[in-house]
Amino acid sequence: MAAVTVDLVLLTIRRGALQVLLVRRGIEPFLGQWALPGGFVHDDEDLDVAAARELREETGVDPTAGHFEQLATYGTPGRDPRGRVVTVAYLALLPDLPAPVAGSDAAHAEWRPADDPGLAFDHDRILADGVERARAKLEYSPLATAFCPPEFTVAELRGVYETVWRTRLDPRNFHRKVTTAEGFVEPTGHSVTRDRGRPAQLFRRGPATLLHPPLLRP
Amino acid sequence: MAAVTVDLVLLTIRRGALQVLLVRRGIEPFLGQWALPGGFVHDDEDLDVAAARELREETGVDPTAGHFEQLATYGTPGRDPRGRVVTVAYLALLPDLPAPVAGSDAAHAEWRPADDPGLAFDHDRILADGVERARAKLEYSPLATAFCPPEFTVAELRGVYETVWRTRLDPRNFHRKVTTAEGFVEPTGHSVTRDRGRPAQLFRRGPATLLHPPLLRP
DNA sequence: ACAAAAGTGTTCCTTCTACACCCATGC
DNA sequence: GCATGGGTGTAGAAGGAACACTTTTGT
Repeated sequence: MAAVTVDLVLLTIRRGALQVLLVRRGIEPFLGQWALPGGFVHDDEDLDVAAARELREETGVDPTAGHFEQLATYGTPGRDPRGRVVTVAYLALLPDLPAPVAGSDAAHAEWRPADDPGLAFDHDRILADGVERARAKLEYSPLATAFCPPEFTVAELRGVYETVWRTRLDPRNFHRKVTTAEGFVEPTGHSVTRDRGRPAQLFRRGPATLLHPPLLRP
Repeated sequence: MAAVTVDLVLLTIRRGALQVLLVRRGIEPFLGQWALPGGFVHDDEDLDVAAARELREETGVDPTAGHFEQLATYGTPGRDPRGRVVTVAYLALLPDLPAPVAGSDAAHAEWRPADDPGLAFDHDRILADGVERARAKLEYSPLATAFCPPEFTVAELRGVYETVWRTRLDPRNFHRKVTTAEGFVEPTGHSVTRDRGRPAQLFRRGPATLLHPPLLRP
């Protein structure tokens, strides 16, 4: 027998950086350290449901806003000094939320850079696995749109790839690739001026779930 | 609190078909039905270690012979009528073993076609997830070699792809692709005549862990 | 000799890459 | 006007698909 928890790797892009939602621990062990949000799975509750509930409780976010999937399960004996705890980690990719941590349980939740180590428990490793999963998934799936608001420009979508992959992509080739890939994005017909320069068309997510051919990391 | 188990999706290729190792249940519930092998995680045991131990116990196989990874975790309330059981599923890709189920706990373990439904618990779904993971991984990793013995021919490796993907691949283009992809396979210098026809060179796995560019499903 | 499987060469076509160039706006 | 970002065209390189053809064995 073991306690079963869910931990959440909530990723978003804020101020041009990949960020993760962390909470500051208010009790021992690891008092005062940053940790992934999470909590116990209820007796009559499915794992996905528990993760979605925690997401709502910790962030006030609708889980359907972005993308949500099981990441992996961690159960090394001793990973929690209080006893045997097996945690099922979930990964969510979310748009930069207008009211990020509103009405939250954890009043001390905060978006932090995703590459800072020093988290409680084995959360450094869980976070690293989540970031790596996100990097890989952008190649074969249209999930980059999960980081964007419902309507977005091609430049904003390119910014997602550049931030997550830590590379620069050619704006011209990226535009062609994304707009010609079947079902990746759909034009809304509207356009908007973000900075200076020519107004950009707005797009929304398309129906595709896979990218054929993929968009490979340089 | 919940009971934590590991379940194993052990895949191999036998007689030209993708097969999975199943055990016939000797106790209720699901008495007499086929199920994935598995068992309880010990109190002081890591999840990976428990899975590797079950693999040895059920099959007598060295886990390093093929490939081994965590698949996903399943914890729907009621998936086991005896109580709350959360199971961490592992996926292994194994060569066709000379002595498949020797010295095994489960004397009734047997290789069965991987596409037959009717398993106990939610094992149909776990198996389907494992097969889909295997299909996807062959595209961008060199893991097809995990289904092969230490030395193998290009035709045997092609047979792995054809069986797992349920397609035909052009032998000539496949040969070129595999032998020129950096680190996928290495020539041993030996050759062997399998059927009729010109003898084939033997290869062993190369050091690569990713395929660049990938080998996409047709 | 013939069948069968292994392996090479070649041609065509799609996709990637790099970059020249035009477009539409704010200032 | 000019700077700035949005978007199109195009030439060359790289990789994939189709298939003719040669090599090396068993029978």
